[in-house]
Amino acid sequence: MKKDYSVTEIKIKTAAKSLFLEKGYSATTTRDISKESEINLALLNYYFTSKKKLFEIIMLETFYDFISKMVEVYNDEKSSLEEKLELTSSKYIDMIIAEPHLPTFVVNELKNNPSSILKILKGQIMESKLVDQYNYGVKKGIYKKIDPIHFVTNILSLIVFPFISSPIIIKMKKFNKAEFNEMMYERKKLIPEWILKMIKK
Amino acid sequence: MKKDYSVTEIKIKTAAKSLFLEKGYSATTTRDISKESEINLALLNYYFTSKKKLFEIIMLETFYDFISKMVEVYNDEKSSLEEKLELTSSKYIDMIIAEPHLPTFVVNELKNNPSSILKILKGQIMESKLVDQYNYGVKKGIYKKIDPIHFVTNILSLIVFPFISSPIIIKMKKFNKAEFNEMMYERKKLIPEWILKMIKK
DNA sequence: AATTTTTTATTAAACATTTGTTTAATTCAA
DNA sequence: TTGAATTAAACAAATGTTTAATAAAAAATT
Repeated sequence: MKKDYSVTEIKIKTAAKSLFLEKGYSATTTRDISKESEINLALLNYYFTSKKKLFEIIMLETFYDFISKMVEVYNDEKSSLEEKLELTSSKYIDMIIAEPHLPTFVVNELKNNPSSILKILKGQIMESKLVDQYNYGVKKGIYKKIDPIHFVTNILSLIVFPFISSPIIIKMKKFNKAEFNEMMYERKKLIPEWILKMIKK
Repeated sequence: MKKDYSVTEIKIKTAAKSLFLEKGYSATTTRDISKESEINLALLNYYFTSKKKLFEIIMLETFYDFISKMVEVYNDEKSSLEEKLELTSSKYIDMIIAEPHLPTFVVNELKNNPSSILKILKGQIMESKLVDQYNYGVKKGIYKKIDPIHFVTNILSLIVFPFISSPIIIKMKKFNKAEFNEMMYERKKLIPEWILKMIKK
């Protein structure tokens, strides 16, 4: 189903993604994109019709990647709930360290774009193996009986929010970027422990 | 130290704040603001020199409010750590329900505006009574010895992030806005409990 | 108190850039 | 030789800001 992109199209998309992620949709101009990708301005419209269309394509792919990374782990058949927490925490933190603008971008442009993009979500998380395992723990009486939406939300909150608020954290602790990343590496271990404590009776 | 604003200035600021919060800096035009506030376009520059200056004023005030609400509770002399957690959770959730665009706005525009605005933070949180109480608990051996930055970060994460990711939550659970708010009301009680479990040995 | 002068506030119009997009010509590849 | 890819230039609309004229309010003068 995936379209075959030409070299030029890839150059445009790569540059556009980088700029959209950094500055958002409105603050990024088509001339910015043409300069960054070293292509002629007219080629943007030639290949992608409009800035808006180009943005939608990028938004969709980015959001899809963002969710897939999660869903993969959440639906793994072999691993325990504990292992899933560890894997999610670790993979997600690595992913965002590699692309720090990702969460703000997703979160930001999401609220302007509600319907089309969110189609991707369709039950993939709330009906995942991880949530099953959580519910099973509730049934067995080892986890407190609370709507699993809190469980899922808390995992993402503890992983993602620190990145979003990194300017505040960096300022409060007089961190540099490397020290901030170290803090996030620490959290790889801590978050699964915290989550388990939160759900246990 | 606070400037005395005229009726017109207040009208401009109110409209501008509402629009900046909703759409961000770049997507808000001076003509949007003049229309929303029902003032002549030229008055924006007459009173506030430029769109950028107006934005900075609003950003500063908004961020200050956002932090103050937290710091007030954090530095209360009489309350225990547990009570501070309950109060913060409750007050913050109410505040954001009343102004849902606030977190995304703060978080978003912060990364473009690092230095000037973040001056407000200066040690107010990391040297608060709450952090003292946390450190005291560590010393007494009832809390695990972990950098308090995690403690502070986790509180904010569990409170604020669900709002930021509300489109995702609403989609996953097929919530309407009221149901989402109910979920957040539930969290008022849950978050302090969770945080305590996380820090206890 | 009434009138004049000065200052401040408001307005419509204009200005210079910027921005997204299109056109028409040219180059390149099949 | 035909169709696709690329280019420079142009276009129209939008945008932040300024100007110059007018209205309203405040201060000074008679």
